[in-house]
Amino acid sequence: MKNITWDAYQIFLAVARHGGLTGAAQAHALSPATVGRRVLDLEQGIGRQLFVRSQTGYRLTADGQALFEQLQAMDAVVRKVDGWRQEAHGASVVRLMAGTWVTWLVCENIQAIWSERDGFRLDMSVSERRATLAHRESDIGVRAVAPEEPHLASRHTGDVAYAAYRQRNAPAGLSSALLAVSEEDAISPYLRWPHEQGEVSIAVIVSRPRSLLDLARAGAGQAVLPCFVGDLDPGLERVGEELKQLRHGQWIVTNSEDRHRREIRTVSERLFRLVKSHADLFAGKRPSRSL
Amino acid sequence: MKNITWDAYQIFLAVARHGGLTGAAQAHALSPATVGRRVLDLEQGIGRQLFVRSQTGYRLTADGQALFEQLQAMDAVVRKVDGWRQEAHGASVVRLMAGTWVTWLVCENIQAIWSERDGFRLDMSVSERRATLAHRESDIGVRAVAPEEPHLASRHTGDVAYAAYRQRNAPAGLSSALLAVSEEDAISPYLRWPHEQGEVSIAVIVSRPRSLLDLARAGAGQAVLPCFVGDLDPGLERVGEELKQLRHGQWIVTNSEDRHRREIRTVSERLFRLVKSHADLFAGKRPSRSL
DNA sequence: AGTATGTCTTTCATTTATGAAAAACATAAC
DNA sequence: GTTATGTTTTTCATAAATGAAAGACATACT
Repeated sequence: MKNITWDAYQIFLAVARHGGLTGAAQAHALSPATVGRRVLDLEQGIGRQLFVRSQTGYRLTADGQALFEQLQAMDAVVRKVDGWRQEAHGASVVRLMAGTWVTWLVCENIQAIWSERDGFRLDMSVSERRATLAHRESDIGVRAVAPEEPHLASRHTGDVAYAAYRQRNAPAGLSSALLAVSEEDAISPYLRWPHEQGEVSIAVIVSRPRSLLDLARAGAGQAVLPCFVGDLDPGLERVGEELKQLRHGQWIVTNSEDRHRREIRTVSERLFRLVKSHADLFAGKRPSRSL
Repeated sequence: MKNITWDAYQIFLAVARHGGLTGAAQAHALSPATVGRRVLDLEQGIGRQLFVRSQTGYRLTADGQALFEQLQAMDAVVRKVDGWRQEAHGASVVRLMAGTWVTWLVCENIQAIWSERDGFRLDMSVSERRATLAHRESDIGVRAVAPEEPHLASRHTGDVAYAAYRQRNAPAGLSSALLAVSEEDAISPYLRWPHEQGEVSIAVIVSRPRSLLDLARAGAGQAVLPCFVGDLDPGLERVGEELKQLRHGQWIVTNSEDRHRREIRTVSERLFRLVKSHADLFAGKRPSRSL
């Protein structure tokens, strides 16, 4: 019986979990080619077929399923060891500051930003006003303006577009009134906009922008939202065209002192990739509603 | 936190077990150079020193010990998977876990438990503590207490008695000091007993109970041993009567999931008969010295 | 029907890991 | 003391594993 190295099991588990080579490869910072070869070697070593291959991915055979279940226990041990490892590291924290909607996007895609395996905690906080990275209150910020401060490093992620949204297939005669955030909380231009449309009445006023989404979905009226939020929500539809005057750029900003810290680089890079992968949605190009 | 590949743990385990690079390297068909580098990488990745290096070998640090113990469970899973792998080749594995002395008895009477004609392999491992039986993943265990776990089936085999033994016909004035296992390894009551006899001095301390027998036979002092061990050894004789406070029952335990497997039933039954046939010896009734 | 997207697989240059041998070093034996 | 043995560590040429890119092939979308 051939000797099988343990990382073969590790890779097998990843493929089984992700249902394919590409996902598993990304998760382990390997190429699909390598993962495919390793799985092949494992099957060869065990002498049974573990997966049925198709163009759409890998699916477990009965034998594969049996192995998969046994290896769960192995993974559990590793998770426990990971916990033990973190004890020493003093469990560092990465503080991420962003607006309501980027925070929302991150929460919806948290697995793309952070996993339990990471050796750090994620501390997300919402701030509508310009993120105050200056005083090192957060490690990574998302901003609507390019930073002038010399000690801040930034990466441009593209544009953010806005439009008005209302409940999809709303009954005729549904309120066309606007939903708004109270004037003293309306700092960003898109939140001030409803207050500047003199002739249209404002139906409901809330203190948190997040509530606008819930209200619009419930049919309370029209809300101005970033397109990547509105277009992603199957319960909403646009009213009119993009509000071009609200469009702005977006930057991911890090304090250049701490930028070298590995976990900060990691989160920053993942965040960048996440936003980039939604770039079209951010820019208001019409929806592909796959989240 | 760096990602650590599982084979790093595998290599760590090998080094810890063999106490050095060369042994571990041979066991895994690697070169000492490679093993050394991998261990270095692992320590780097974990951020703690795992071994103290010397020209004579590698010894675990406290951190290393902690990791070592956690990884035992990982190794257990692999052994189980190995068993599963062999099923394909027709040859399955029966894993038997028992204490030092039952294991010894089985080894002395291996032909009563297993022969080459049997279509399975026997995987025996020694464990003094009871708790490990649960996650060490063995098929058959021998315990000193009746299991409470509902998924374990058990058969009572009788009582086990203990007494002190020394070299037979020892020269007068031979050391009457006690032989003991180091206190941190002394889990079972009979191993703790020497440490609890305040007035008598302990002559030699070893880490493995098995060594007690060799020491006593060599005339190093008195050792507390199960009667079925001491009475069976022609080179030993009892000192005093049975130590009644150490007497306990004994159960053969099988996981009720796998209990139906034929080879497990077979081994379990043979083991039961073997122990039963030595029942008088186990119980401390005076020796019939036929092995 | 045709296009686009996402997957796996293959190929080949490159990077990485590895082993053999020598060196350095303790310990044990004499 | 001195030698011998067994260990770890270093060095460097070699072998093995890897990734990037291109190809092949289904599936989903328009």
